[in-house]
Amino acid sequence: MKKVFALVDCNNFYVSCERLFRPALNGQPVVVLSNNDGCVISRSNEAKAMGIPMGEPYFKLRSFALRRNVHIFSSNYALYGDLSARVMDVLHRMEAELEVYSIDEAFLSLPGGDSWNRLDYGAELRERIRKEVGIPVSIGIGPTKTLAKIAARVAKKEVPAGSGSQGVFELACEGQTDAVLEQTDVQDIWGIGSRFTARLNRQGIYNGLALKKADADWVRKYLTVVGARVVFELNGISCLPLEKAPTSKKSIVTSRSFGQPVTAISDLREAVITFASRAAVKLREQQLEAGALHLFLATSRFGEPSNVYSNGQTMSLADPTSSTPALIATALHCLQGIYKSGYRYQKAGVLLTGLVPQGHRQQSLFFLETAENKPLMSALDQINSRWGADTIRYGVTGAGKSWEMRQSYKSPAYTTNWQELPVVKASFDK
DNA sequence: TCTGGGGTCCTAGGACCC
DNA sequence: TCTGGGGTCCTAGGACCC
Repeated sequence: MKKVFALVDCNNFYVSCERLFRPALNGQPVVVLSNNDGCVISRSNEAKAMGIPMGEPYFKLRSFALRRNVHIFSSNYALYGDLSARVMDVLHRMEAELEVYSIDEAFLSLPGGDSWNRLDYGAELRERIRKEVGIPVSIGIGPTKTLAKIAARVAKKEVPAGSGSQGVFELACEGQTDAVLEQTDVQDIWGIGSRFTARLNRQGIYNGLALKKADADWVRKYLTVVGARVVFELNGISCLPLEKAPTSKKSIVTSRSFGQPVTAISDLREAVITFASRAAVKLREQQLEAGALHLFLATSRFGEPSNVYSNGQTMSLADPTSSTPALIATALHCLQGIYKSGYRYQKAGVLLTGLVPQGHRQQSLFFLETAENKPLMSALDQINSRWGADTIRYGVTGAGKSWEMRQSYKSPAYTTNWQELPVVKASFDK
């Protein structure tokens, strides 16, 4: 039996997470900001209706938001990650063929054919997630992942009468698919970003139906195999399989914009040490070791021309490692190499590459096990996991934190931190 | 004053080898 | 003065995603 794809997509996910603990915000305009309270990354329908664009910098929005009573949140990834896991858990229990695609999306593989009603099944999934977790989702169904994505967009907006229940939509036949594709701008299709959109528009291709019928050789040449796959998928030929097993990471990044510009190398050192420590923890969580470390720093992209500098340096590690002190030392060495005084730095980060599974490495001739601090790292991780992140950390990460990011509107970690559990009276707040 | 962070894949071009 | 061709591997940069 031929399979079809379903995409389960959480509606306005971060906003929905915040509303779960502040039900009075239902029906109100709400937005969630990126790290550093930089720009808008999630909007309630009411905020969308007000014309607040995705990605809008918060400083441009502030006075409008105040005037129009838009509720603002800093992002709270502990909360979103936990609720995401609960949604995925419901899906896991309902459906074996599952790919967790992102924090708020999952693909399912469902039996095709006319013998059963996928719309009813989708409605049941939706209801289960609403009841057990409280997050609203939309579900799109189609013969390929790309078409399932497009179906989910339709489900999220408005389902044409008679072709799906609330929040669930299926692209079942060619005529219906073409009608929807004609109404879909190319930039709204999965895999078509701003550059590809510009190239397509120059060719007179503006909607999904035109892209579906585009000349294959032209697409292959100017949009690479990536674009060619999109065209196949629009034609109902599946090129993107369901990836059930999560693949092992190929790189790990820890980077931040600073809450305020940083000039002193001493402050940069603190930041870099913090990033390297955090990256080391992520590495050990994944049971990986890094073969190389890349440090980068940059001034603001929007600042005055006299303050433009960005640079990075990569160093390979003699032996792959996940040891915090080894990674800190390497990062600091890179910093020494690229730091230039006189600039106001806005961002820095540590990128780990050449990742290999723990213990599967090739050891160099001069490898010293004692340099690894294995038992120490494992003790540190256990204590921090039991008592909270940063219970124990390297003293050199500093206490001043002049560079720390802004988070002026952060909600409590309701579900992952006992200290931030709402007290009983708060749960009766209106 | 204030514009995110963390990923993947693809391609072109250089280094290097025989 | 003339100065191959084909293959692989690596990396930087571009493009995309959420």
